Amino acid sequence: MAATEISVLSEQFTKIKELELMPEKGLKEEEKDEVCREKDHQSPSELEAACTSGAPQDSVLEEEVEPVPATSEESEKHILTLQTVHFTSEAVELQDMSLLSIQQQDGVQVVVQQAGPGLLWLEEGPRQSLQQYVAISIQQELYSLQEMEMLQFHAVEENVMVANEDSKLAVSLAESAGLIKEGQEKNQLAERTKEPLSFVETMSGDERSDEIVLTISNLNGEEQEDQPTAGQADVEKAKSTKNQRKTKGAKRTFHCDVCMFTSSRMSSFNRHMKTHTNEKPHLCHLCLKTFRTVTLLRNHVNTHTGTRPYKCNDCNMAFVTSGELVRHRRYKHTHEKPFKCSMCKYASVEASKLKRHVRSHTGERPFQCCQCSYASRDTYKLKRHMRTHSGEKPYECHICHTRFTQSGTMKIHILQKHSENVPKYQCPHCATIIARKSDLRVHMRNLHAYSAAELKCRYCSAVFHERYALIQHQKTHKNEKRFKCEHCSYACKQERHMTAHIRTHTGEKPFTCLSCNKCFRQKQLLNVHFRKYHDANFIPTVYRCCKCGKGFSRWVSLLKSQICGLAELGGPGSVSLLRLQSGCPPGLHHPKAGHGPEDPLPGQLCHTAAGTGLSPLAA
DNA sequence: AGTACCGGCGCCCTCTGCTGGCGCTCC
DNA sequence: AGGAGCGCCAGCAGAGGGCGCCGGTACT
Repeated sequence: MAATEISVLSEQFTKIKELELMPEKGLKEEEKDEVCREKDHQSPSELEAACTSGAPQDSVLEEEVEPVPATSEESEKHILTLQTVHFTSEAVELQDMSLLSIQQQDGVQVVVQQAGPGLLWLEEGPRQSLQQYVAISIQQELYSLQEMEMLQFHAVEENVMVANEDSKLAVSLAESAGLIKEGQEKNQLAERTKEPLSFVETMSGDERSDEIVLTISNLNGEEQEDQPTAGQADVEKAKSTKNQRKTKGAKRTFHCDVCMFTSSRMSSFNRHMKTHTNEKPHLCHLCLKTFRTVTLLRNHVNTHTGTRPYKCNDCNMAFVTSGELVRHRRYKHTHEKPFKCSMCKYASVEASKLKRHVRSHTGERPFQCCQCSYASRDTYKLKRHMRTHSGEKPYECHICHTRFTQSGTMKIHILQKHSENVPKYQCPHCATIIARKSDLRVHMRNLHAYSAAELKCRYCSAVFHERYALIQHQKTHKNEKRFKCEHCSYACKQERHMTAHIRTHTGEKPFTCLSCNKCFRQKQLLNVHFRKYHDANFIPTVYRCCKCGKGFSRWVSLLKSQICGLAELGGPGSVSLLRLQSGCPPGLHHPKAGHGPEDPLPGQLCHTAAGTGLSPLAA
């Protein structure tokens, strides 16, 4: 009978369930240290070991065990319906497995029986609908069925030797479940397990009770969607048993060998491992792009269709998940900020933002640049900083094609260089207008900041504490004839002029001609003398009246002659373009204009000529 | 198994502010 | 002619906002 059943099992349940090594439901139960109850067991007499009727007491069971009626359909499918029970360590003496009696519940006696090497059954009497409580012991450890199946499966994957060991366990399990007979059936199952044919898996059953449906499946059956391929060797290695075996007394964790990911749940681990595979079985029918999971495919298809089911009522934004919508509403509409900084008034929508903010208080800089001493408080700043090493300038002005390292810099560039109505910043303390706010701040700092030290005027005794006030004051000294002669009424604006003037009183003539030993009060006079009398190449400038043609050696002489016009005949190049208001024709050049500290700049009113009615021409 | 919900992480963005080179003006 | 001063400008970093995506958990 059992031999027939196992055969049917292999055929049927291969199609029932795709490979999912450990369903979440099963692992949830596993975490509760549950013991599974077998349903529709034939009879204790058919089991390899003898049974003694009994039931656990309330003190043993955390959850009341409700007998699940066996249906004929389930019997035909050979579903082993397991029900979770919980027992304490006091209830089961695991160190002595030969035969243990467990406390009673509702008159049903449960026994713990060692069913072959390392295999332990918890079992109640046949009068209780043939239900059993099942646990498995390997090397004096207690395993739930879920753990057993996982251990077996991964042992099969890892190597033949372990597979053989675990196949025995699987055989024992099957035998103990009354599904196969000793002998030939055992060999059949062992062969399947070696190949790797058989494993035990769980399926969630009736949700009303805390059930697990045990099935037996065939790994070599149909092509299974999630079955590893040859190209996934690294991933399969990551699933190796050594990473996942339970350590005694500790909760098992699954470590990914490809990355740092760990998980205490196999379903999560399996889901994660899929992220390392190149397997993308889910095809988008619109663009033929493939995806790892159905969810990713669905999200992708939504980008084609624009499907974002969660729409914001206050704006036109929409999101894929409700959580994204809630977060969006907090940012944009409700401004609810649940995460508050204990050191300042900062509050944020997300915890990660608060975490980042706190680093500004602690000074923590976890992200170190590998090329310099810089370290940043978040990954983006480090990435942005790395552009200073690589020279990358990802932002390009679409008008002049200048490239920039940061988008903000480019934005300012476009605003200042290529935009009209550029905003300007008026200094609140003076009339200065500055293009950038930051530069206005520099201006304020340099010119309007209070100076504790006294700032003294260069020309008088005035004292200020602000540079701008000092500069404004010193400008009042401009054009002031501050230098007054002690010997006469002469006054001038520059000290060097006064020095030359004083020599007219003292008779001092410090500049001597090397050719004729004649002395001069000013160096400029000596130069004129030398050119005129000792330089053979010297050609004197002649100023000629454009109307009468009379020539003058000096510009002033021409003006003083009161003739009607100005003319330049030869001499060095001119700078300013001047015209007599009295009707001198255009084109007359003032040869010296623009030279000397008191001469006018090009296009400006010539001080000398202005007194005679000269006005500027268009520059 | 599928899905919703939630938290966390990462990425990209903007705004802001400081710095130093450059060119012009003034003296 | 040359130095000083100052606005202009690009480079760069600090701080924070906003959103996509992933993994864990609970529920159905």
